[in-house]
Amino acid sequence: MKLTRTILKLECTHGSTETKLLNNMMLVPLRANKTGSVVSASSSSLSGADGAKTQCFICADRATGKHYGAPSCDGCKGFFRRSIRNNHTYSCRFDRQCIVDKDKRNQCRYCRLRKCFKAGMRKEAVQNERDCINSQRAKEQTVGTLSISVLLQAETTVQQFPALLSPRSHDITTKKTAGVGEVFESMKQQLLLLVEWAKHIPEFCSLPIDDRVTLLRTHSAEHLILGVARRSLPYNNVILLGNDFVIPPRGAEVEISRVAFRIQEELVKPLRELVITDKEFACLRTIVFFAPDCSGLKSPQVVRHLRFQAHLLLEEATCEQRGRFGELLLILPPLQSVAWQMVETLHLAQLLGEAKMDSLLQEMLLGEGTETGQGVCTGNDPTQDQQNDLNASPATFPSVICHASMAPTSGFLAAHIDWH
Amino acid sequence: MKLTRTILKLECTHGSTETKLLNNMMLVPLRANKTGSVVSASSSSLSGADGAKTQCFICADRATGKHYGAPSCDGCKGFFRRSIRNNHTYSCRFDRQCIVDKDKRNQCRYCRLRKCFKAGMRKEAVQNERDCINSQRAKEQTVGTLSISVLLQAETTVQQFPALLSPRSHDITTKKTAGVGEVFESMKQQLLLLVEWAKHIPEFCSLPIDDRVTLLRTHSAEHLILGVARRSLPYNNVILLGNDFVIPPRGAEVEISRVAFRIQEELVKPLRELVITDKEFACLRTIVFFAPDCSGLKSPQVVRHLRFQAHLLLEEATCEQRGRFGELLLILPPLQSVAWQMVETLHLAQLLGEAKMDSLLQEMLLGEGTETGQGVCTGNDPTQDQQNDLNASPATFPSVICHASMAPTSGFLAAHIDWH
DNA sequence: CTGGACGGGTCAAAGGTCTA
DNA sequence: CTAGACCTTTGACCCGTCCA
Repeated sequence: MKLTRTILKLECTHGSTETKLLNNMMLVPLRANKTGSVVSASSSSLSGADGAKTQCFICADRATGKHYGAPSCDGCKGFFRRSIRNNHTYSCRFDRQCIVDKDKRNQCRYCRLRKCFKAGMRKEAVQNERDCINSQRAKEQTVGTLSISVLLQAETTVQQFPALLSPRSHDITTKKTAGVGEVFESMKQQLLLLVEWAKHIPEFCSLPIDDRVTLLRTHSAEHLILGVARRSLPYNNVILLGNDFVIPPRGAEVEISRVAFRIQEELVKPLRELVITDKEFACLRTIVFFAPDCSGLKSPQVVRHLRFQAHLLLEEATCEQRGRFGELLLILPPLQSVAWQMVETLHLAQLLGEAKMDSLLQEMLLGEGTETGQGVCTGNDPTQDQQNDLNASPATFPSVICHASMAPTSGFLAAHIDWH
Repeated sequence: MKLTRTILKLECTHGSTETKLLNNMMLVPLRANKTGSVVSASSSSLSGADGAKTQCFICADRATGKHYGAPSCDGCKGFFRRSIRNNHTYSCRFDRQCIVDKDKRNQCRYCRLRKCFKAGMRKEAVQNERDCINSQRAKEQTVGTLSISVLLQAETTVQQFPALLSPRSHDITTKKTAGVGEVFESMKQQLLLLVEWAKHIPEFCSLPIDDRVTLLRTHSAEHLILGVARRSLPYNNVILLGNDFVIPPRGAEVEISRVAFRIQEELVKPLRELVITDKEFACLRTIVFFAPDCSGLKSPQVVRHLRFQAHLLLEEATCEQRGRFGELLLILPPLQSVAWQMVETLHLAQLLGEAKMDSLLQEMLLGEGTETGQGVCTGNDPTQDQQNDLNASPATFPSVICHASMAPTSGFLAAHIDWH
């Protein structure tokens, strides 16, 4: 940006003489910037008629306009500002009658400053220090250790993967309706991408393996829903899967349609209304991911802190636009709700033998393929021993709860994470 | 350093009258408010009527009207437009907590822009360059009618009721452990109080009756949990019910203990750590209450707006403490989760004939005693007809979902609300 | 039809940057 | 560190359109 401007400016400077002429002829006051093509040292040659106004009242150098109340050159302008800002006190080594002109103006600061005042400069016109213009300090927006750029990069990875697999047409009407098989296929794809996503977060990688598995599993359903909701933002009433199949408002299987409808109503619509940005979405995913509750985590405090950082980043990303941050966070309860309904549906389908699920899906979404259930939520549950008898009967006890009750150690998932 | 400079400068501001003279004599144009020592010439227009309303919401300078959604001065107006137009990204050199007032507004552009958003400016109101002649008058989002004082008053009612019934001793150890009967008794008490609470909110009372019933029922479980968590804040590992019974960490029935444990871990502990205030709690309850999702509401937009107002109030109540607002909102997902687990537990107990529940409890918590289930979430569900076949079999389909699927019209609850 | 509100634009004069 | 040439940002002021 800045570079571009500079280049433009350099390219345009040939026109400055012409402009200068125009300025002089039409008495256009100093212009300068906007396009950068006009050089500010314009009204110089107009010494004859209006010479007084274009001369520096302090040193008789060419003035660049009025500054702090007196027509003055850039040198005296800067000198006055620095003197006032830094509250300098000078003293004259001679007689306080030094000549201040273009050549000798730097020989006595005391007399120069005095002449500034005499010429009409007012210290009140000097303002407080401002913000740095050069914002490209590359002041990496980092909260604690999580940085927005890492999250954005992770996000791109997740987003671009499927695009590489299948070049999409943007016409939603030509896409095929997903059956159960395609839904499962897409889910599996997305879950693998979730693992890839997580690997992009260094803070995740330095967690103990059990916690990594736990995090990946605990909210995998929410990630699927969140991802599909986002992918479907541009489309009306149609859910677009990662493998380019769609779920239309009607015509899909009942259970699928029900979940799809809720995704539309409770997630896509609000998100669309908010016009969620990439940054915001990246933060939201991270907040969902680092949920410290209910997962039997070994280091819940670390996870809690990561979520805290992520939510500060989200806050930042929303620029505190009135109410926006809250609206985004309030997406999470319905997200959780829809995700659970999806898991319930899957579980039921599984129980009724209606669908054959991949082992990855079973492990991540249903929490199966693990050792026997081991208590809820946190590792140090004092009532844990009492609970096993209930958890041991998943057929009668709702799977929502069983799902959150599994011990983390497992094969497939752990193997997928481990080689990182 | 910076502070020193400012202080030093303030010390130097004598001689303003002299300056004014100078201004007049030298025909320096009145530039007004920078230093405040020069009176603006144009103060004629709107100054008389409302001194308070003509203040810039961002920097407290004199406002020139509403710009981009917020009463603001010309400076903040221009700043916002430039920032949006040029897609500027600022960063704060400090802690993102810079003071933005008339004097210091130029010292941190990040914090100034942030405050613009916070004051209600919307980037959509900035038009694209100079082409869109369309007069999409940005409709005013009036920051609504909900007031914190009303919420606080409603809260006191709910809190004080049980205190009147039983003068408490503060010694937690002398209280009796609750059995299933006492838990149910307390629940019923609290649910009736919830109705009372809601009646204190005028905006609730002017909703259609069906929506009132729906709101009361949909999140009744969350209200119970939220209330009990708050009541238990002072105690360690003990849950205090509204009827003065307790649920100790051990020794209660298994199902009760499990929920109690999660309440402790996921709600009481975080809330205690935050030291939640009365205002914040009142707002949180209201946010939970006015959940626009998943309830078959007739006027979801009104409810959504009420929740929006409540969350703005919460934001205000947190006094901008870094991250506090987010932490409070992130209480909601675990609250929902625990509430559902409780409902599941109740449902199971009901199915197994282990507990005889009051009809109010059944209606509000389990969603029973109503007409047949009528589809999920929203009234205009296109797949609604397809869904009934699944919802009609609550015995096999998890009750979590059934619970959220009930139609609002019912007897007991409606009767309780109606005479208001 | 008129005046206030609120979009847009302008540009003098603030500010900051950066090399010598 | 200061000087000063050079570039950006600020905000007071003005214009045009819409609508009550």
